Amino acid sequence: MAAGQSGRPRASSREVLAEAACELFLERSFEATTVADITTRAGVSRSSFFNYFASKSDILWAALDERLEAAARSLARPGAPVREILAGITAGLTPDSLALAIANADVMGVGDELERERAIRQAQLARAVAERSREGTTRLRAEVVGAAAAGAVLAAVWQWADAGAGRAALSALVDEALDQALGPA
Amino acid sequence: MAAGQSGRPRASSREVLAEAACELFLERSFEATTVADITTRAGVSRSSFFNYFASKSDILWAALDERLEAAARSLARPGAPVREILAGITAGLTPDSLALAIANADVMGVGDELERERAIRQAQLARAVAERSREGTTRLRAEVVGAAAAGAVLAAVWQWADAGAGRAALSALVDEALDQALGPA
DNA sequence: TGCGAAGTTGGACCGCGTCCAACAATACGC
DNA sequence: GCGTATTGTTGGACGCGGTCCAACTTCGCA
Repeated sequence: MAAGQSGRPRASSREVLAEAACELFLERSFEATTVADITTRAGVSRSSFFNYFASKSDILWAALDERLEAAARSLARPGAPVREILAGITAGLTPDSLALAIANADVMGVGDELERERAIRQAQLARAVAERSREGTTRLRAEVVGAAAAGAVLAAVWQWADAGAGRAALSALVDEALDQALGPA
Repeated sequence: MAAGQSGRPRASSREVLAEAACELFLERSFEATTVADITTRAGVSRSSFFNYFASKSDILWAALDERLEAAARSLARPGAPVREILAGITAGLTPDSLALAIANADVMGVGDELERERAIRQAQLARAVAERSREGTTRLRAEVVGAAAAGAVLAAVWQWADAGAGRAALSALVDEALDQALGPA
């Protein structure tokens, strides 16, 4: 066993699939592109797709999801520094398929899709923050704080991506948004 | 034409379908219940279902959705009193299939489903609030306020429903939540 | 050479949601 | 009473996302 990998090597990768997918999303649109279309272009079978992504929309979200899950795990630790962790989510975030989709939402016809999926992520993050913030206050107030904080992070990402995903601005945006959500600290 | 209704009378109603659906959700679970199951019990064909609800999960949300849409329309009017409208969403809200589902989320196996659908509604409301709040501040700050306010409303509804949907408590919960979100006013 | 582990593939399957043409039941004018 | 427009129902076909699985392939290692 050891640490190395045994068995048949992968025939593709998330990157290859995501690239093929984004091309198609731009040519046609998100919903006019089927999973089969994507795998055909990437040279893999449809069945294999789900070895790489859990769903079609995960193509766009995979990268950010990893960070969000890591943040949720961090937030679960007692005494976790909420604001630091939230700011850390986007630290060093690089333009990826999500940023591309946000910036080209109209062409990709992916506006509603993004809104829905964003809402889900935002809610998960809000939950994690609320769970941690529930110490000095009501559950209700904690949930409001969570919603505000999660909304801040996602709104900052959106604005950053919408403006072309320039490297510098993001952390400043996040800071401004978190100031509004949690109060300057 | 006139005002009266012509044509074939409806063979069912949202209420009948929702009742049949909720029974099944409690017996089996949400996802183990197919649309066909519901319509069979209600004595209608599967095709007809979508004349009453846009989707399976809309069974739970139809009532609140009407209020949320009304609120969104009100918020779109210039100079709309944000806090009043938000408080109005839940004014006189009566226990319905949604409240039932929230209270029996475990039995119905509907936890994830509710979380997702709630997130979507919350985001829509947040957007509407943000649009209105975008007058004295940044777009970013407005979005954070929107997220907080929408989170407040939904959190209050959740807590109310989770506690059994007693009539009295809801407006107090909404007030407390909105105080936290918008500051006492 | 043989074995186990990891990956791929095609195909079957299910459920949601859409669409449509045929049919059924009502109101209304005549 | 009889057409007719209107509204609704029904069955069936369809497409797509997602799940599942058994057969097969490619690797590392002994």
